[in-house]
Amino acid sequence: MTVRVRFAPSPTGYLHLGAARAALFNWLFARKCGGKFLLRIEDTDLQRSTDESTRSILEGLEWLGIGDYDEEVVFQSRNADKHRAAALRLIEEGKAYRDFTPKEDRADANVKREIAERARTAAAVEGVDHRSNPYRDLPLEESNRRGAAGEPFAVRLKVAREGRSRFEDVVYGEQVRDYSEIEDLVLLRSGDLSPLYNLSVVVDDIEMAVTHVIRGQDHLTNTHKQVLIYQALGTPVPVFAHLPLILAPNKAKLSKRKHGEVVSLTTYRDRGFIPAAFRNFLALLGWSPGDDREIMSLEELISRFSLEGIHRSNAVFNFNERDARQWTDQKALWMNAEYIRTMPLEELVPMVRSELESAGLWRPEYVAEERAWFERTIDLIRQRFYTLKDFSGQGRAYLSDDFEFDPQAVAKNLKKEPRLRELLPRLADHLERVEPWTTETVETALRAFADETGVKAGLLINSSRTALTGQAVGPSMFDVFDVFGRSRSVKRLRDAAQLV
RNA sequence: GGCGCCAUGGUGUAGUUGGUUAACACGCCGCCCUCUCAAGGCGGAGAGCGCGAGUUCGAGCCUCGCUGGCGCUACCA
Repeated sequence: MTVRVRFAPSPTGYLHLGAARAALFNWLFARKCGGKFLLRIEDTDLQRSTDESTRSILEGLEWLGIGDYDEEVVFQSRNADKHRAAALRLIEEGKAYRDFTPKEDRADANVKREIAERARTAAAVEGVDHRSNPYRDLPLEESNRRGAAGEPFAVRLKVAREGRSRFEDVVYGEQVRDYSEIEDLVLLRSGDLSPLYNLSVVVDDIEMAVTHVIRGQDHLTNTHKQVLIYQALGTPVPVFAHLPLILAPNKAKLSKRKHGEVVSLTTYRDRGFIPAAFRNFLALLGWSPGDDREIMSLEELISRFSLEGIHRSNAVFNFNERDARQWTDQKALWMNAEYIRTMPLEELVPMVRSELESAGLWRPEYVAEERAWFERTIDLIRQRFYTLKDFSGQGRAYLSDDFEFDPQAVAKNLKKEPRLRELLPRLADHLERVEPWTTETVETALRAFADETGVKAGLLINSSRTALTGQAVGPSMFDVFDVFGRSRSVKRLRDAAQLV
């Protein structure tokens, strides 16, 4: 039996981190087993579903490098007829029943509280079985007649009164739940008979021949309801593997409302993350290969992935909303920097290119006559960058004459020593005569000039750094000179004298 | 309220069938390197494994209780 897994997001917003991770795990498992990775858009909630969201989910998967799903995307809303037919069949078989109780509208926002209150009062009123329903045992003929007569009804699954539901979860082990804990869940809404989530999921998973359901732990207890539907439908249940949740630093579930853009996958794309780095980071949230390896290529991730390596406790996504430097998990940032500095340059360059293009810093020469220079420069500056944004930010002075001077750097490296006003132009004169222009020759020349004028080489070096790059930090200065070339170096040294 | 799940340094994790001073990574601190900042190298602080019992010669690993967190509980998905 070939493995078939699916990622089934509901298109009600951007792609959430947790969902992205679930997608990744499904994908890894499919690739690992030589199985199929399917995609199903659970758009049954027409009110909240949007095409834009669907697009952004697709984009997100594409960006993560796992957008190569193996079959046509399934849109759940288009299968509503099948879902409905399944439920109606269950009525005929006596496994579900029409509930003619008038529909009660509940305020969506306060359900949680309502549930608790309902449970409390039910417990107070002795002997109330919240599953008792006068229509549960209505004779089929009467049910059919009333239904045919146009009386509105919902369809509920008939859950056995006694016994317990059980299934084996690959991650969480055996799950047992008493039937008395499970209500006769609604399969079809009264009125339009539109299918509800649990029914749709099961019917679609059967239709798509899904063999392994890998999804968030928030579905764990509801899985019992789905198992019941599988059984009613007479279909074997798939293997379930639930994933631990990803929590915010305050241990609450990560949510858009409370935590904002950190939870959106597109944020990471927009803020200059390398897909491979973020994917790598995500893979390590709730899963471990069992040893100390952390940096893993896609191939390694695939070969080392296993459902057994998923663990049970929730993971905290660690970030600090009040500190811009910690806008997201530090380890994710570290990993991104690690990728930027160590990945093959030819893989990095295209990403840098699109960043520069959107910042208006790209020049076609960079892939033509200036290609060697461009790559050397990128290779030099990437060593201390964290995101792709740095190439257009901190890296700007390397690529454009239109850049800003960091006031603190100017204060520290230029203004602090008045003699620089005169030394910088003289250094420029000196360097102008260096031939050939290399890291070594410039260094020799600069140090000789320092000796001549009786100042420390460091003074000249640091002021040069600010003069050429506008910054106080950066690569080894002689590499910077080298990359800037003679005329640009000399010009910036002279220009900077005015800032002293 | 009920039911379920979880619990190793600040965070992510490792911890084989219970057996030496609980390991790795991020972060933090210090030193080295050095023209700055990183990177890199070296070292350090930080958990005695949520708490309490029990089993055992011996428990982070087993048992029970408690506490805490989270999830589910809807004619939402």
